Amino acid sequence: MAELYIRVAEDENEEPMEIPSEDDGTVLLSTVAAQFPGACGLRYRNPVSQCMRGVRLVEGILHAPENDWGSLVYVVNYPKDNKRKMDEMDAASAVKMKRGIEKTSDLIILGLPWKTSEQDLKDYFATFGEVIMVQVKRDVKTGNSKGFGFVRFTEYETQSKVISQRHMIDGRWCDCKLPNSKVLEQFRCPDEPMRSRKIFVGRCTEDITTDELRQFFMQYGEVTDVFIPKPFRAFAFVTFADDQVASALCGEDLIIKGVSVHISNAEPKHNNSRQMMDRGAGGFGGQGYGGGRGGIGSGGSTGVNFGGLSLNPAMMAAALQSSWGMMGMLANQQGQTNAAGTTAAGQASATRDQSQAYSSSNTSYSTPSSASLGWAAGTNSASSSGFSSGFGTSMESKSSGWGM
DNA sequence: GTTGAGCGTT
Repeated sequence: MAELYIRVAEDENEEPMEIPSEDDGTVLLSTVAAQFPGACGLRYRNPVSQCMRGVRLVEGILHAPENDWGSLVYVVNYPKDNKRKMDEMDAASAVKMKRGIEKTSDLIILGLPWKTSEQDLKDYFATFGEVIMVQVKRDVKTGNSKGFGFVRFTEYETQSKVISQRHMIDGRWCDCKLPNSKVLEQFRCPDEPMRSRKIFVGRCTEDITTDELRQFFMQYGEVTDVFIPKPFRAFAFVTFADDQVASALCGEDLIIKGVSVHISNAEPKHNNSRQMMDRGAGGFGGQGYGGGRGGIGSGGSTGVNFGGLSLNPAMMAAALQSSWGMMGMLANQQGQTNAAGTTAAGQASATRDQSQAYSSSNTSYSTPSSASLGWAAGTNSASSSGFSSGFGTSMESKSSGWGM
């Protein structure tokens, strides 16, 4: 294809600059950003509707509308424009927003047959909705499946449906749930900005290059540095010009070249769970659940405070062990209505009841060690500390399982 | 070549 240039300007009325396209007719966002630093995308005025239209951007690559850039003038989008358009919403609100009910996340699939391949998973889960990522975890040496994997859907409704039932895959019953890593993460305090402009990109594969990372992350804001440790260690660091961008990305699972990478703070030392707890659960207050402010950690002791309901590390651990996971305790999920019109709490209840039907009678949530961790006290304090009815319902429906 | 509760990266 002959070398092609498209016309790009900062504003519709500004004089456009010609920007070269690639051989396949696409335009790299990095090419645009080379002339317009900080650019995160392009838009143009649709001659028919007279409305502004966004140009498709996939992993740092801009695609021509209708496969032809034509002679239109494309206008540069900047991240800051988006922020302004978000009404009065500040960056902290945006972070909270992204924790909303519509966020999908990777789901762990437990109990897979050894023979099940990624293609098998894709074929199976595609019957529920659009799948954007599947993985089968394998032994690096033998390549054998470890019997579990991950799946990610486009739609939150699909995710809810998949979590709510068991799955017969290649002749075995499998469970899909939020991975523990994801559940624990809900304790991150969205109000507390990270000072760092650097993010940690975990679960990288070796074929993801520095350039590709830069291309990809440019869509969120100006990237000032990308670092991949050598030899390969399955992670990378990306630094943005704006720490708000870094902060907003933390906790996200992003798909780069089909790989689900995980974004987190660039400088946590080990001891993750403790660190997260010490940061408190202020996010719950920020999201409108309960009146409690700040974690217990801020007062010198350890643990997490859900609007008066305190959770010590042992209880956290118990929650992680139980088949309820943190879900049963997280006000974060309560009261949110899904497509079926049931609450997340009710849905969790249904899941648990199902699992009881096929699991052994002595599952972890009813072991003496769990029951002795003071849940009764927690339940009582919940009713007198401003918890909404949704959470109370959740606790009640759970009580039988906890031997109360 | 085996297995069957778990948990992906610092």
